[in-house]
Amino acid sequence: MFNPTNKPLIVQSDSTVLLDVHDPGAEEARRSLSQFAELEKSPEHIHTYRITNLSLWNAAAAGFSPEELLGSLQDFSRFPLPDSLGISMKETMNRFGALQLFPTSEDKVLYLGTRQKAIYAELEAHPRLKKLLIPYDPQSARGIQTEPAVPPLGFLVQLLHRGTIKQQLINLGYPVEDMAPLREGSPLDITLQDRTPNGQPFEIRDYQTQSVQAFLGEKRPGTGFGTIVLPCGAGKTIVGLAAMAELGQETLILTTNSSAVHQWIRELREKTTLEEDQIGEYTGSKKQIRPVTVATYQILVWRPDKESDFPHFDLLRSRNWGLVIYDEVHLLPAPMFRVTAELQALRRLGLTATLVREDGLEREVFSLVGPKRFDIPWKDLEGRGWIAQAFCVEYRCDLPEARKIPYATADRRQKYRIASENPIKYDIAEYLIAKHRGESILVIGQYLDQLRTISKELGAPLLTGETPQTERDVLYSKFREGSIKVLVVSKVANFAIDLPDASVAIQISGSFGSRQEEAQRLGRILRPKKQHSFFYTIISRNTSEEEFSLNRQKFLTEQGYRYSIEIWDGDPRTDPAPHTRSSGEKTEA
DNA sequence: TATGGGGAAA
DNA sequence: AATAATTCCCCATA
Repeated sequence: MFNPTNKPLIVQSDSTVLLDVHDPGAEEARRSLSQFAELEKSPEHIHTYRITNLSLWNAAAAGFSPEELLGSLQDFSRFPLPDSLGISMKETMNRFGALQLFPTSEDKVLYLGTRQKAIYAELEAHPRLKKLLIPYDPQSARGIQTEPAVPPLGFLVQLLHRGTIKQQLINLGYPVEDMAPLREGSPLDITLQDRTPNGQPFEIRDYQTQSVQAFLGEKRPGTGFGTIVLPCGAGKTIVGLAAMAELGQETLILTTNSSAVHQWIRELREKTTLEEDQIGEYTGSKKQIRPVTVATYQILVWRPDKESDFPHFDLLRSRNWGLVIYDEVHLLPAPMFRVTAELQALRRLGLTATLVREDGLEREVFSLVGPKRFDIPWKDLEGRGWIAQAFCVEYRCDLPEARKIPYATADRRQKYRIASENPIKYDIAEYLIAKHRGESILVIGQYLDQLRTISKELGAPLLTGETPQTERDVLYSKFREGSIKVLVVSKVANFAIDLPDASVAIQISGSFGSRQEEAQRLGRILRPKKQHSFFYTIISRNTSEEEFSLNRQKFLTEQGYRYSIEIWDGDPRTDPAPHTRSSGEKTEA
């Protein structure tokens, strides 16, 4: 390492922070930075983070003070911090909680209070908001709480508008601190088992307990709703189960697809004292509504046509739920926001590996589900052996001469396809498979044609969306027991949580740079069985694939995965003088 | 009860 | 900004 300064950060006045990944203090700085900044770019040497309003509000909701954050920036910063940054960070963070919601003596009315005249005036003048806000007259009979005293300036708000108002205010730049009480649901007797059915002792991990405590907050005002952020494989389901057990109320669990529904039901049966008839499945094929019900988002947002209502929204009101769990809350479909806005009196627990949404609706999640209550650095979990240490390597290879002309003359979308289907990728895949002989390997791709070809070349079975469930089960079990070592899979790998463990994944093509997809694939595939896992991405050099690969990697680096870039100059096993250039950290074990 | 097709979504 | 593939829902058939 050159220039060891232990000052890995360069903090700039435009709210970006550059991280020198080669600095010995880089890991520690990253850990601190990720609590209040978002990763934007992550090429080999310098990573760019951005301090956003939302990242600061999450930090504020978690109890960080601006002074603390500035202090840690200062500690790692190579140059003095820009004054303007400190001022704007303080200003932004102080806006969280500048407006607070409280109960009143009336059942259906809340009090939105502030200590700041300017904010009061701004809301009073706001064309859309003022319709929802009733100026509070201290002479009126309507009682606001005096113990502890609420801020003197404020409005009355219909309970009905609780969500809408929070949504609109966050867009104005005022994330509301919601101190109004939540509704208690019907009681439910549920305890975690201390052994799994096959006699294994089952213990909840400390960070899972901490997550639950941070979420429930001993039922203090302003707690009982929010999001827990844990890496894939860290046991988010257990957090959900533990929250249910701690709370002891009827619960509705919402997930992304039907295999996730089945997974939750399996876990509920295995790890809690609930009886089978207390657990319901509400999906396309079954419509059970029971004290604990697991449903897909899709069934809730389904409607016969664009004009109709959502016929399954009734599920949300059909029982007196004490808790709604939003699994993979970063994938919450947009129409669910509307209904979530109406459910502000329910306890809401979001579970996710990332707060980033591809559609940029992070603020909706913040205002309607709730702020981040807990996360744990990926590094900590890795260090304690809860999740595998994963290495990401990107291989870059040239297009074959014969395809360079077709590439140059193709239109934009064909370019990407030609780059993706570069046949040299097959050589690299073969090389990597040989290198990891004996391990369970997944080859993942985007195009069925390409996958069929490589499946034939490698003599490895192919699994796609068309593969019927019975055939999948056969492939899964063979892969699990090891009689199949290499499995070629399409996008099914993104969703199939029943896919068995693998320790090596080779991605030969991917979709348009979705960060989530990348993380999902990696997280789902690389379970903590082994100490080390490898995730290879193969892309064509000097093609449009390079742009997308950058975006994809953002997320991985943010999560703390390290990756390196290898240039492919032919198979190093047969090439007498391989000059493979490598950058980033070495990954060879 | 299973299977296949159409439409929508992210 | 965009592709292709997948999955989910419901409904119609047998």
